[in-house]
Amino acid sequence: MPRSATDLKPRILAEARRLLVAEGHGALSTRRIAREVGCTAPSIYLYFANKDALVHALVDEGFQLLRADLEAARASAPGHALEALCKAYADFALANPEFYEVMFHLGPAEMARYPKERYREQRAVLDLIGRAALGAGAVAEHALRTATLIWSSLHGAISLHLAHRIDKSVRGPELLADAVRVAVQAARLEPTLRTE
Amino acid sequence: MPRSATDLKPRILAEARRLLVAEGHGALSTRRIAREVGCTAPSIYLYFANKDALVHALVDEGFQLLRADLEAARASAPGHALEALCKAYADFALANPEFYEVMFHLGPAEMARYPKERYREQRAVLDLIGRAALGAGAVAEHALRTATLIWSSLHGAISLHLAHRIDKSVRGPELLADAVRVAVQAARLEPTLRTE
Amino acid sequence: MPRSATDLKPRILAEARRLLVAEGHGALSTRRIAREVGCTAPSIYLYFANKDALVHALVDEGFQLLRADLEAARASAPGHALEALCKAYADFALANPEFYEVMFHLGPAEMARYPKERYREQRAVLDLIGRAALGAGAVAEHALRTATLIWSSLHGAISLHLAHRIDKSVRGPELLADAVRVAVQAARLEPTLRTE
Amino acid sequence: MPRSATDLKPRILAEARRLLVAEGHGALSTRRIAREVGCTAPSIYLYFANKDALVHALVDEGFQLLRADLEAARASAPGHALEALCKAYADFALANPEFYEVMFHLGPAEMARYPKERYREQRAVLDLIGRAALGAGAVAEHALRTATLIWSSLHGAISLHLAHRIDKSVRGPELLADAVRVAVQAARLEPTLRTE
DNA sequence: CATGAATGAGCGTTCATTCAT
DNA sequence: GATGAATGAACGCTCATTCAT
Repeated sequence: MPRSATDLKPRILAEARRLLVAEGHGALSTRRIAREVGCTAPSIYLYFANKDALVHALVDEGFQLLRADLEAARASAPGHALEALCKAYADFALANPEFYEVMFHLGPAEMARYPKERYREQRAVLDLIGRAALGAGAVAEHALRTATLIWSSLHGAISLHLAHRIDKSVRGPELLADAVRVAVQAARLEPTLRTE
Repeated sequence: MPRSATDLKPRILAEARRLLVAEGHGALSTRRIAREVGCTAPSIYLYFANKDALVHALVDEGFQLLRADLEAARASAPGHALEALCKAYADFALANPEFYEVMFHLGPAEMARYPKERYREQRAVLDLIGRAALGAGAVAEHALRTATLIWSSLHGAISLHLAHRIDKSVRGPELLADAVRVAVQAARLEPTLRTE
Repeated sequence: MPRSATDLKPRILAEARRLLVAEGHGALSTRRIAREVGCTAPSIYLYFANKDALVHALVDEGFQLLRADLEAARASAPGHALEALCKAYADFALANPEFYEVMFHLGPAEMARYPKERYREQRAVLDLIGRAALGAGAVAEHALRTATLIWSSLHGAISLHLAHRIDKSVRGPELLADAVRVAVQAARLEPTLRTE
Repeated sequence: MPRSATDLKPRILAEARRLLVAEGHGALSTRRIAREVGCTAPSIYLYFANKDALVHALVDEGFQLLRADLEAARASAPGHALEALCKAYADFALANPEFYEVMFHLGPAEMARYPKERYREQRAVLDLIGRAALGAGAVAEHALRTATLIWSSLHGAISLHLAHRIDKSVRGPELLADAVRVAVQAARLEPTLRTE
């Protein structure tokens, strides 16, 4: 664990995040990061086995932050766990677009094998939503499915927002709030929907 | 306006489309297109100012395809326009995942300046949804907002599906169907939601 | 087939040969060749698919030269075919150390897959020696084995000579002549040796 | 002079030797040695001026091993010293192919300045062969020359064998045995040959 | 005695692009 | 209208080596 005055590792990660959201996944190169951070490209390999490992570190970091936010939200709003969770999820995405991008937009091709950890973290987030959905009226047998639906509802609004695809006249935050509302309704309505 | 039988432009576009669909945005290179088309890389520059222009042409094509699908769907299901539209949208995304990716996932930096056309097409899609939502109970004043909400609901499920983020036990098509249902409900419930 | 005024291809090959013998296989790099030739590294890829292909081209060229020399030698000395062949082989090695090195010293690890052509050429050389050995008293059933023995005798002296391993007091050309003599004797003595 | 039980120098050499034998000269890197030994790369520089020095140490070791083998062989077969020597030489090469490679195939450029020691050892090997050749009928005045000829005969078969250049139908061990025989004959016949 | 941090040079290779012909 | 030749920039990565601590 290197601990020099300049402490490159976090700076590399930070720059990688910044590049990722500012210029897209295609602009994320070891040389670019190094140049921006002020070190040489090989120095990155002192802290990460390769570029994939760097990206994975970003993903892991993001999931830890997200889970912490979600758990804090659940704890702080015992009555409206689901709403609080959804709100926290959306807030996380807007506050950390870089993390969100790398966590949920990278396809499997860009994201070389390292799946176990990642899916476990992702699944933990989903389970959090699922448990909250039960408290909001969802049917236990469909908990995972309902949670996924809620998640995808939130993700849709966030994803379009982060890609700047939303019309100026529809304000982002409002859309997000709408999406949270739809997500929560989805949990409540889900039994009804199923019988249709 | 093609003149000779061997006019390269459409063949370049066709090959670019094929490569995009078959191997993704990352595999789109001028050299590969040229090789596959049977011309040389510089020839591409006779018809497209640069690679970005080629990609933009592809994106435009994608939007035209999507619009055509949506309009056909609307025409063929006069009673349930919104449902048909949502279904057609989801079908398009699943049938052309790489097209969808390049149309809706590329950030503004990746997608160099060329915004007018793209946003006009995107807006047309949105208006189609909006009009159908009116027929399904949405409030006229909020048509655009409601349409965006419906769109984002669809997009969320599609996006997660395309990024392989959905748990194996939740089957993709089912989630898509759920998302369509939620989207349609969103239009109907929107007045209610608003009053909450 | 590019045919510019500078005609890079042969110059690349020549420089590769030069580098190989002057500084060893480890110094043979595309960038080094390019620098020395006065072009850029990617230009090499206009003429060779990759570095391996370049090396293979060297090998092929070498075998063609060697075969031409051997066949000329055989034709010009009908009576003493074997001696003439051995002499020509040694002369080729001394005159083209770069070729000889890449043809017979590179191990299979350095020499990525492309074996068919190479082994066919090598075998042709061996067959030439074998046929000449028959004329010098070798037993037909052991032609290949005898040819290989003759070949290895020549190769040993050449290899040590090219690696500068021979004591100054033993003059290279003399050793080579001795080796040729031993090789020719090997053909004659081979039946005797076998009965031992 | 090793002092502590963990003295790195011999362990570095041992690992370097292991790597050389197991994966060849190209796989010898300071980092790999260090990783495998459990120290850091810079530690190697405490015991060796640079990588070349390490390789030279290895080469010296190889020559000592070879000499030990040859002397043991001579001692154990008083009657047929030359045959035993040749056999031992071939056995050493086949048992330590990568050692052999680095000892006898590296050109002078690859093998940076350090010639004195190396040539002395090499010469010692040659003298051993020379003395045995005398016992087998060689002429004293030509001892060195005859020894070199014997050596080159052995080396030729070994070199082709190590480079995988020998046809499958000619079995390696047989060729080696043939080469030994030719080498021994060379000593006996040498006076005759010379008069030709 | 040994390390952690960092470097400069280099590797093979691919890319979009230019330009004279 | 199209090409062959060539380029500059960049890519991920490995190397031997240095040096303050």
